[in-house]
Amino acid sequence: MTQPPRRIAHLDMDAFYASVELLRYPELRGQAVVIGGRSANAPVLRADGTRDYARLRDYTGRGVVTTSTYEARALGVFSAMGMMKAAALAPDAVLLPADFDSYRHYSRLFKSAVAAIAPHIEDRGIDEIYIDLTEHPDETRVLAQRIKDAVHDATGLSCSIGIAPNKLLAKICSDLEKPNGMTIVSYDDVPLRIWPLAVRKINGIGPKANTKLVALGIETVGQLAQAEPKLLQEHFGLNTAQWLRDVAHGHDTRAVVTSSEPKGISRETTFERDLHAKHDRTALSDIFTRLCVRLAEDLHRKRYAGRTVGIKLRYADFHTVTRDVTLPQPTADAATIRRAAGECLRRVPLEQRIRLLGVRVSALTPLDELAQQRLPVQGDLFEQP
DNA sequence: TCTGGGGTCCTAGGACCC
DNA sequence: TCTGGGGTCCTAGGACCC
Repeated sequence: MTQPPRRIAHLDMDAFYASVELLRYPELRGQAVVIGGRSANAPVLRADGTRDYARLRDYTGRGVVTTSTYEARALGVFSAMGMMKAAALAPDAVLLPADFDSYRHYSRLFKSAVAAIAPHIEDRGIDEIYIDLTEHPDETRVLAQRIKDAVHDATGLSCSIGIAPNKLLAKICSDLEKPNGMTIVSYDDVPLRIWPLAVRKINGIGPKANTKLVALGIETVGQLAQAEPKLLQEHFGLNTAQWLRDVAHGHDTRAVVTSSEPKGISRETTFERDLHAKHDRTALSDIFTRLCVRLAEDLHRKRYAGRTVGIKLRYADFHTVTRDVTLPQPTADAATIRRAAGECLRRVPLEQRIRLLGVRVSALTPLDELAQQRLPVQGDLFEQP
């Protein structure tokens, strides 16, 4: 028995962080604006009421670009690019620090506006969602426009929507007509609209897989669809090869998942300069403790405790190692986390200088569930770190 | 002009148990 | 007395995503 085709939307806010900043600073509209770096770069209000903005050329440090306006992208400045490199490309671009509280606020606004029309929503982070519209009575194009209008009414922001029979295709086509796009594709459209695209457009093919595919002469989704199964299997293994073939043909059966529990909560920080375990012992120890305290605060706020405590270390040469330990009982306590993480730290080589330190708690259980079952918790649950 | 911070999922080997 | 087969948990690393 075959299922009727589903109707899945992927909604992606256009240049979300940058667009939120433009609501606050409308005078920057039309300019190259880059979000990233620390709050030291916040605009300064002058006596005459005008604002003094930091420029990208003034930036020094190890940050990366979080988002940029389309004008900055036209200059070659994209997300995840090092800020110093971005400054070389667009020295006059306005630099603004990220304000996540504000982005979360607008995120809630746009998601509840969508939910009022179509409640079957999968959260995919702060600026995008999947929506299952299969059961919705309205005609697709009318419905998509209603959703876009509702998002704009609630936030003043534009978004792009892709609608397709599955999440894979919906995600690809939400990107095809950005910004303020609306793209609808069916299975019949796959050869004409999807096959010409670069394989990198597929969600799940990242830089590594892309490089391997291009080395095999496979650059487009269409070429991937025509590739010899044996060739893919040799280079990617059985499972990934099968997945690659499926996605190249536009096949994807994943459901829209409307609720999920977090698997782990973590805190990490990259130092302003690389630190050495011996030479910078106290500085490192203070940072380590602060990370554990903030992680414990996060756990309390989100009402979770976890049994597995882990650390992450990134050396000056960018090589990264992790260690973890599983405790007999879950914990959300800063001192207990700090102790367990300290044990992990002792199992790691510390000769090389370090650029990043992180702490993570996983194997989570909701605190309320533990209380209900009267299960023991390691450390003091009610301690305010 | 070297590469943030917060996540998820997958793989793979070893321990341990039945 | 030379060597099974499955299941689960734990640990480490890697790819990828927003």
